[in-house]
Amino acid sequence: MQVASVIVDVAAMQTDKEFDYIVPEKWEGLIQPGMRVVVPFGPRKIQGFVTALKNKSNVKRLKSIIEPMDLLPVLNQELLELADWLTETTLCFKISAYQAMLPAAMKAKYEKVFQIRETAEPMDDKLASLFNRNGELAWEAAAKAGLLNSLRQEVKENRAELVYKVKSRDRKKSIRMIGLALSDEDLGGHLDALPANARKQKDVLHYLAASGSPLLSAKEVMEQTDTSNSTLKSLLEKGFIVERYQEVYRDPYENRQFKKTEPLPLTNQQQEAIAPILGSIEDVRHETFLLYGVTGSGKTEIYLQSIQRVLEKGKEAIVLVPEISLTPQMVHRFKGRFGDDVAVLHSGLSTGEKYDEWRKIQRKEVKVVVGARSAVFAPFENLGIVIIDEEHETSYKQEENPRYHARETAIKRAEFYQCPVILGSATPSLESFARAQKGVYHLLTLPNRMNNQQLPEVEIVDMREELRHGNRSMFSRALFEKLTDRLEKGEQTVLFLNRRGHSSFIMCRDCGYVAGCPHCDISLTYHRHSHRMKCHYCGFEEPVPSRCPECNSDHIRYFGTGTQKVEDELGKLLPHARVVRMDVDTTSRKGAHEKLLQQFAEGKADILLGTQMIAKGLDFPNITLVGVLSADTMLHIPDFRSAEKTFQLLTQVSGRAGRHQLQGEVVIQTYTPEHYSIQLAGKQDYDQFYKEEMMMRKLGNYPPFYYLALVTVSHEDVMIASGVTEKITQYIQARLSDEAIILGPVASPIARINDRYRYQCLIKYKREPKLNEILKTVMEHYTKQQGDKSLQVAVDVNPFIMM
DNA sequence: AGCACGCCGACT
DNA sequence: GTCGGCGTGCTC
Repeated sequence: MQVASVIVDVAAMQTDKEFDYIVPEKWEGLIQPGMRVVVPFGPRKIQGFVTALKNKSNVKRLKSIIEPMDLLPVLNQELLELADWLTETTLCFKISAYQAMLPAAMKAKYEKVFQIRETAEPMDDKLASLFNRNGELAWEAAAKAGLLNSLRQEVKENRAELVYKVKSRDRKKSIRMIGLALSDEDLGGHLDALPANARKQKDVLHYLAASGSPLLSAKEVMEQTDTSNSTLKSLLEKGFIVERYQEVYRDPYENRQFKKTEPLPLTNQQQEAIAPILGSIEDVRHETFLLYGVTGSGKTEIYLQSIQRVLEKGKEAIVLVPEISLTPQMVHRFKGRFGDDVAVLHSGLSTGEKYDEWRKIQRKEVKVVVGARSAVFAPFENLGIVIIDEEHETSYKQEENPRYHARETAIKRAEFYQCPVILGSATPSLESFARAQKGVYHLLTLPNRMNNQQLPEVEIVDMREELRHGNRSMFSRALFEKLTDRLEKGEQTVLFLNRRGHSSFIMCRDCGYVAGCPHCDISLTYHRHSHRMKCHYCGFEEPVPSRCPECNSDHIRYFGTGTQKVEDELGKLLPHARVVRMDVDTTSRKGAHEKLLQQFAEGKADILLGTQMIAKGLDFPNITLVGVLSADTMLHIPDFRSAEKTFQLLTQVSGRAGRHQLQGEVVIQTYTPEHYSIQLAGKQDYDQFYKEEMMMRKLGNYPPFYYLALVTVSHEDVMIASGVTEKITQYIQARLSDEAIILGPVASPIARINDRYRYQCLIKYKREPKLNEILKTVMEHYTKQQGDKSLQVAVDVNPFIMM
């Protein structure tokens, strides 16, 4: 007897373990570890993942697997083991780890349906009429109609049954193909056999015969011969033609042409940088490289040529980019060099498109994957390199379970395959640069821009000074002057603003009342489209009050500056300027992002105005001015990384200017010009920033000097939330070494979300081998024993967001 | 997470 | 008497 260990699709602490099932004899040899199966679980039917096969079990009453959902494993042995590692390091459920590795289309959908029993005596007509043609009635529909009781009775009396269905959404797309069922010699005779008025049918047969190919798309044949499906149907019935369904991939880049590119000659500094990488590929040796190169120093060419070498070895490559729809130029470069060998995985694709790209990888039809964070799980089996571009980006950390970091995951996989990892950045994260300094990573440096272009000249403008001179506009005099100058010269400008919407919040000028969310401790954000205020955390929204709810004054004012407001302002000040605005609101539609960029690239706009998303990857020759409207918005958020993020962002945005022949200029507007992150971003001095920031981190006992773990407790009742956090803090404190620093319990920076109070405890530590075990115990204790449904305890190991 | 089972309050 | 509330415990 063969027994399969199965992880079931129930994300809960109590079910986060292997359940044993008998493998039915007919499927012995077929069912393998890494396959999805349908299993009975209590009264239901659910999806599960086979993790192992064995020949006996300690469980007395075993049930059998109902059916396999795959013909081949969807997770190979390496990925199964990687999931174990993910589970242990991020403290997530195993099922969550598996699901993170697979495209969303493979997540099971469940349906509960009442079915009429054919064999039994007919049920009441009125009730029976509610069932559909197939004799089915959805459980949910029945519940809505208040029929559950009568249906329960029907089930009891065997006139109906309740059926649990497991559906996979991994639909393949196929197209209908038709072809001649006859040989050429036979054709003549058969044509004669057709009645004289069957003109259309003859046309089709002639067309098929003339084409010479065994199968043609039915759609195409109908179009070309001007016939309809009924013609094909009669031919099929007569057996003159055959039809086949052929799987096709949904190709999001189908109609795009990619110009083939050849490897470019490398500069001396590029050659020096690439040599150790090629060495590591050659020796089949794992090593992590930190490729530190200023913007425009030619990192991408190094990626491309490293991949080239990997492909020559018959191996595969993964390239991670922050959020790929944001950098269509990047996709173009990879598709241009490696053509059809490239699959692309990013959030802009539909579920079906992602699934198809994933299958291309699984079926080994591609060798290179370019994608966002989750592409790190691409099911390659002969991985030769992993490249993480813009290594410092925080989007590489997933903020929901499993809370993994793509960088650590990539390194883990690369260790398994003994292949290199390249982390590329112009502004490496402090963690990575510190590791490079310690020799954990191999540091490679590209200090100069290609062709030795100058870095842009940066001017830092003190906005307080502007105010003192009576300038209350959002543009400093310097920026405005340069902006008009560019308009005259016909050169392009990028304006960067780190905030979306119109104004960030609404305040009464008389009493200082700020509109806040009634369910969360955060102010509401004003959206001009709808003229409403929205909460970005729980989705609450309400119209803008015309009078202050506190003091009844009508001096309601919008504070903060959003992209919409800047656009309006530009329209007033420079009515002739053509502005393209890019933010979440204008790019949410599919393909909108590329369209807007295209518009700008073709010179149909003078000014590109946008948020974060324009900071990366833009490379247009005509941009000679970059304006940062308010550099400090990020600086004041309560996060130990805020200075680092500010520096990185400013450096990145500045890098957009003057990448080609024309010299670039940057204007940074700020209310805190003396801050080191702004000063050093202005000088583009990463090395100095690294030194200063490392000092701050050392003083604050923050990474990279300490590791962090964050426990967040939430409950409807403040007292319970704080009380439980207090207990947890004590429990942890008692079990860690003296070296560990424990902060808490304190209220979270956002003390309430969705009417739940939030408390947290932050653990700073250097080496605590027992920590994960302790945290696991805490989670187990508070999910099981308390039984308080409202209590939530979440653990984030190496958190990036402290909220 | 679901779902059944089971044990108490208010009703046709 | 029964319907239905949700506390408790299990799912191979």
